[in-house]
Amino acid sequence: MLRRLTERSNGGEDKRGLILHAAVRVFARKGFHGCRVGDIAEEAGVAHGLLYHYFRSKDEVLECVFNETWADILAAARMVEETDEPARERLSGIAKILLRAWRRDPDLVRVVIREVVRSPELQRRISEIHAAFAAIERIIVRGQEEGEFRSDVDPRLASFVFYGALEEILTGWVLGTLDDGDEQIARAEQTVVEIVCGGLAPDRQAAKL
Amino acid sequence: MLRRLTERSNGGEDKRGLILHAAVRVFARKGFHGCRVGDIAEEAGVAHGLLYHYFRSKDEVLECVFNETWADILAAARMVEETDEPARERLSGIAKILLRAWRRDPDLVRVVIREVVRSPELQRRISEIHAAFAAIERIIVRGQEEGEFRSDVDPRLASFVFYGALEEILTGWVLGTLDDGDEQIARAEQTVVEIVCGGLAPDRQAAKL
Amino acid sequence: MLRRLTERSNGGEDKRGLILHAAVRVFARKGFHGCRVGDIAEEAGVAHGLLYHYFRSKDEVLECVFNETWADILAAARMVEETDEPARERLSGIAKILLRAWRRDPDLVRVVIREVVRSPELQRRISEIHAAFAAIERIIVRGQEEGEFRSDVDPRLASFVFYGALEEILTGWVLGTLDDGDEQIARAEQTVVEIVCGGLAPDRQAAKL
Amino acid sequence: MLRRLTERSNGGEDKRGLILHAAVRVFARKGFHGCRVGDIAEEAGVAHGLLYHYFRSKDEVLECVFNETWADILAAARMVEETDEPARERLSGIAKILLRAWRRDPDLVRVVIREVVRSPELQRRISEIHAAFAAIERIIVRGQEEGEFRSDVDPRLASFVFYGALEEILTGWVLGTLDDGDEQIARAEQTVVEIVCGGLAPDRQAAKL
DNA sequence: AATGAATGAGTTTTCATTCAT
DNA sequence: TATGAATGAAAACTCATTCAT
Repeated sequence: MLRRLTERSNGGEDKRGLILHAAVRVFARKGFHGCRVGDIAEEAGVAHGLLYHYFRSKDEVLECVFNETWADILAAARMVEETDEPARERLSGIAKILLRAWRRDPDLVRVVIREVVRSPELQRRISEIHAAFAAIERIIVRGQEEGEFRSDVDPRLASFVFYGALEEILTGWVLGTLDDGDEQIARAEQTVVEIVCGGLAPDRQAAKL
Repeated sequence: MLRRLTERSNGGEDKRGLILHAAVRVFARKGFHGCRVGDIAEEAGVAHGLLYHYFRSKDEVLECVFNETWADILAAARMVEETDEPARERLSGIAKILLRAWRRDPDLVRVVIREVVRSPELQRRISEIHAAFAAIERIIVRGQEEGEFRSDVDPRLASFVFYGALEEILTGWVLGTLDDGDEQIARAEQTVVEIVCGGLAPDRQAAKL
Repeated sequence: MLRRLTERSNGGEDKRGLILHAAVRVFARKGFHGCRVGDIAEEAGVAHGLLYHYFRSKDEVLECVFNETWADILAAARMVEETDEPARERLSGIAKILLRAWRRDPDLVRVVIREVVRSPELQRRISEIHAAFAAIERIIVRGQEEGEFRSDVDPRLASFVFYGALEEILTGWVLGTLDDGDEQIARAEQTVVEIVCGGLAPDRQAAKL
Repeated sequence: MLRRLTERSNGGEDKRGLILHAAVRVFARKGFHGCRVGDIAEEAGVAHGLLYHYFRSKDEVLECVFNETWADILAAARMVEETDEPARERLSGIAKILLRAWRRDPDLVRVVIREVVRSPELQRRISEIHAAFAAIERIIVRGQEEGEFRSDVDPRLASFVFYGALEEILTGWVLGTLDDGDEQIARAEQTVVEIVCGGLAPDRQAAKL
């Protein structure tokens, strides 16, 4: 229903999708707690009662925004994971997916970053978030097994470094503290991969780590 | 008043501090929007009316939590910045400050991470938040100038990678998805510094970045 | 349309009857105010919109339940009234009609007792409800005139005693606080008639009433 | 808190009692489902929010009206039960208590009769209602044991007859279908006792019951 | 006749904030 | 300082009813 982060928009738009999109825009503008159900309905051009035809509550709307978004991201990440390219290329693929989502639908990323990812209320449902971490971790582990990455680094921690770097850059764009021109986006991708994969490269005298 | 993240607690505890501490615990447990003023007062063992003697509003309580916390972090970061140690050591110092705050007061970190850093309402505070980024960036720039780090990487982006990695690890501890034993904390510090400084090291044939 | 309280069900069942029956079951289970129009429709297996083809409103459904029920009761009561049997036999006939309705359709009785008879909104129907009282009162008056009952008792009050006794027993069955086996039903009939007619018997030294 | 049905009003009136009394008046006038929380607050002359300081919900207000009322009735009934007067006198005492409550506080009786006694929602809490029945039944049983009443009548059914007669008369007054002048009230008491005790008298040839 | 999406007035409830004591 | 009763704006949510299909 949602304009997919990873694919193109699906022209035809039913009411449920209309509401979900409106919600994304409104959440992005005013925040989840800063808007009323009526704001979403107004943005969607429907009566607020209709929202309850499609969703059980305001909370459920946010949850759906997340579910029907992250699933796409995850699927894309899995596809990248299964490639047989070098680990560096696969991490680069993951970075592309996450960072380019910003150019495709900034409001959506804004909402996921600000409202969902750290929400204490939604933490339960979000084991799925960590599936993304798992994918990154698996890529790193395989990179270590195949000698592309040094083995003396905890792959779990490394996945947090990689994912955290990406999320922070998205946050910078969301909050407006980091340039987000097309060129900047491409450069951000390269930089993250360069730094993290550089740091994981094996041919170094690995200090006393 | 708050138990400082960077220093020790100041034994005597006045009512204002009592309320502020209680707020941190309650915000950590239920989130800012998920708790009532009465919850904070109850946790502090005072009547909720008293809260309004010390703070203008519930919002102001959160703001104070942030102010009286982040100021410490910032001061500590500035001290590290002005050292004459190698850039790597200085980044390591920053990592220590942020990550060890977790061991000192997890609830406080939880609140800053979840409620303040990404709050749409507190965007005015962002400049202060990002003073920390500036410190990191300056360390990197100096590292580049002094030949310790490669120069073909945007230092601003690099500071996001470093800070994002640290914040993600804190988040992992906050959400319980990452081990936070004493040993793990020490290792996390090392790993982040190792990866990021490794990735920034100049003696590499720097690909085509 | 409703399964008559006093006669047998009319085999074939149109949609209107389907809805009316469903309403009786739902009202009995959750109360008029405790159910939604959609509950009735669901119980009837139709879309809730259809309800508005047959009834002007939810209120009208309840009113129809009453009308098409009480009319039967009343007609039966009138028939009994016009008999030439002794007053005691005629009261016994009334008791039979009311109490046996319970065995025939408990839900319907439940609804009439709980939702209609005492409803503040349906007070206009009270005249019809109390036509039943009038019938009972007339029987008693005639009993007094013919010497079967003592004359120093207000027949109107006596009719309240008689009707109240019956309704309370029905209520006991409705609420499950009184046994309602077939045998109990027959015995209840006898007991009410016995007590009330006994109390109305003239051959007593009538105290100082 | 409530103006007791069985005792005099307690001059001094706290806010909770104010609200409870206002609720009784409003429920009596418009019915529980026909009034809004705001109506109660307005009648009490307080802000509607205050209602939630003293009660958890609108439902709880009704429940309290009942609890803090019926307890009194029950206590009074128990006192009567323990007397050593003849059973007839004791039943007469019960009748007095119930019927005179009407003169003392008609609104309260109206509410209890219309909203509480038959409410499907409140049935759970109301095992207490039946404590009244039990008291009546015990009086009758003792009357039978002591030869004052005939023994071939089920005392449980007889208690329903007695209580039902009283409730129906109250209902008549509530609905305005029965005169309720002072004289009528006294006469109603006598009539109910006369009929029921007359019907229960042993010196009759008891038919084939 | 039949459906169920759509409407929106109406209601309960919450809760930050005030203020008399 | 300290309390907690009192306020009332604000919001989520319900649900009877309408209506295009």
